[in-house]
Amino acid sequence: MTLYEDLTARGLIAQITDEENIPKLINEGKAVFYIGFDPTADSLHVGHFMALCLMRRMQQYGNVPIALIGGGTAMVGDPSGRTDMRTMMTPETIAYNGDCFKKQMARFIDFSDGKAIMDNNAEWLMKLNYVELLREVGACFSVNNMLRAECYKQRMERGLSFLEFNYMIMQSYDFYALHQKYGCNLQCGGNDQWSNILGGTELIRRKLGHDVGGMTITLLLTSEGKKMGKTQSGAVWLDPDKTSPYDFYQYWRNVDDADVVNCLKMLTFLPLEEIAPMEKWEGSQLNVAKEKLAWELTSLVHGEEEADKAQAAAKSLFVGGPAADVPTCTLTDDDLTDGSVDIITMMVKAGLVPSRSEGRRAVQQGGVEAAGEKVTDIARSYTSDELKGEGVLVRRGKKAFARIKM
RNA sequence: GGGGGAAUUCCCGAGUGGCCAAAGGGGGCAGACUGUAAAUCUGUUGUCAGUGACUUCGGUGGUUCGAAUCCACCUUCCCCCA
Repeated sequence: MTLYEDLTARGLIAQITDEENIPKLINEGKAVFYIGFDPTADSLHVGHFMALCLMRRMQQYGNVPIALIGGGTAMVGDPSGRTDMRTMMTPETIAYNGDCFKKQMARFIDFSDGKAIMDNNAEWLMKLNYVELLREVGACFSVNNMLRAECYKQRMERGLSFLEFNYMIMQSYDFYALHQKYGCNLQCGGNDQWSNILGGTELIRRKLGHDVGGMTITLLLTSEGKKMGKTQSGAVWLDPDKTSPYDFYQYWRNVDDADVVNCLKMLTFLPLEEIAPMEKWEGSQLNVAKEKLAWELTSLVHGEEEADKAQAAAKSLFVGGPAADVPTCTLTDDDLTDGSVDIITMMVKAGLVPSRSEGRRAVQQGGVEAAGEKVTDIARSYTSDELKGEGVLVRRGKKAFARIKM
């Protein structure tokens, strides 16, 4: 199976600019392709994950990935898929975030011996001179065409600032710059990047007469049409300090039935033959697929050891079994009143509930369990003796756990 | 530059002097049912304390016994005209 066939079979490819040449190019490992990552936060998240995987898949076939940190583009903010303007970020934050990205990427992509390249578009974008740019690049863009671009559609109703309108030009310029600097001949990105990518291929054609390609990845959506990797409390991060391996594991363990197979195909490196039989699974059998998915992804992001730990913790909590790694909260004497702590204080300290009121509610509604017993009294207290050693395992609802000890 | 409109709790959106911690919906959380899924039903959803107190309706002042509601100024956003 060729690389292109594999990518297609996994449902990863959304659009490509050239149906004939691009498959050939990447199958032969001759692509020098780039994907841009704007450092808008101090960690990559699940939304970036597919792009990282794509880079890895492509690299395995000898193609050279360029990870472009958008230090310059982040100064402007991509309006694609946005209904409101991004908050402007300070250059310091952007630089810091960029460094964080770099460290995380090295886990997925092999940067040794020139097998991959990392660059930052601040290098060239920040030096641009306005009038020069207008004459050199601005002349190649038609405002009429730009306004027709899908990525601006939504914003045409809500309002779009000139600042953001220029994002497409900056991204196009990146492609142009990378093409000249590294011979970059392909740009990849999420499907929402399609118009920005076309801007680049068009610019290069006009300026240099060279043909370069673009390829977009299917956006991973849940069966309900939401972006995968978003939860109520925000994004699912790849940084273990922002989303613990356990929570990361749980996120995937809990995906909707309808999404499991898709996720396995698009996100994991499991061979398709292994995934194929799972398409026919249904009912509780899918739980096996979910476990597989969760383990595979956790191991990709955090390593096998962490994946094993997360899985063991999940199994012991949900299925029963030996007590394993759960988030632990250690109390000190200061947390005690008269030698004991009440259940609500314990939950707040462990971060199981955001406020005492919610803690009280959780207990009153019968959603709290401590040391295997349902807690019904909001005044229930635990003495320091009870908390010594193994401590007390507190459970709020079905899925939130913490071990509390002294 | 001229004219008009808006800003409400996580989101959308009612509320136009006391009965407002603020309708309704969404979302979240919990319970029941289950498969750590979905759907459904029930409860709950500012904080701290159990008859209560405190903070909240873009910001700052003011009117009033009393303001999310009235007045002034400011900030931000949208729409129309140029």
